[in-house]
Amino acid sequence: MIAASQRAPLDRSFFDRPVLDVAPDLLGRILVRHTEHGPIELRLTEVEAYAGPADPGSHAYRGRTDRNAVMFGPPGHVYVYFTYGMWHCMNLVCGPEDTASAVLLRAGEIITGADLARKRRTTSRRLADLAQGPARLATALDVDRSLDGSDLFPSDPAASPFRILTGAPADPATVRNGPRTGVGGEGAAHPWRFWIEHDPTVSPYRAHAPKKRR
DNA sequence: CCGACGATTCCCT
DNA sequence: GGGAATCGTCGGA
Repeated sequence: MIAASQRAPLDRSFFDRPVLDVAPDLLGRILVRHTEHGPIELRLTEVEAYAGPADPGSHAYRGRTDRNAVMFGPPGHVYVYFTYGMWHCMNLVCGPEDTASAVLLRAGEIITGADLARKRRTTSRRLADLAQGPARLATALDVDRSLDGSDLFPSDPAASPFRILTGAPADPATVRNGPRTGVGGEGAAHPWRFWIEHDPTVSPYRAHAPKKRR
């Protein structure tokens, strides 16, 4: 069970900070996804920071487009993108506004609604696999582009598909960081992937795979 | 308009 | 370890 104190909601000011402060602070927090069949709750265990137009690894690197517009908006909103022709990935936009920075949610532990998550994640058997990787996480939480731009802190919380709770923030001594998965080029130099050490839900690291020449 | 490829996952060897 | 799946997005022509 989750202690009552861990179920207090975060507020927008949490996200209105530099992305490198927010990213590690998200570890251990609880993201709630409200579906029509009930809630799915995820304890975040692995994230990556993307630091705006100056970050070569970021979707915001070449400026604002229709796809990444939400990143350029106010903090506390959800940025969802579609990739590889079949997957979605989910980010939380950080502040200050117009810095176009966001945190990619890479992995977590499903603590409520595992049955709902399993319905979405047909290939997964073990609990630790359900949200082990950013596309798996989005699939388990039934997140797609229709949720792009969702506000974590709307005036009517009942209408929101998401909520985020304080959870049990990870002890900084257990937080590790390293290069971002799948990010190549200049962006690979930044150790902006953060995870909770020894957590079984953290996804395996994969270096960026350069396309073969032909 | 067209070609290349991606903040990935899954299955096969 | 390697390759396929699969399509929206973006940059260049």
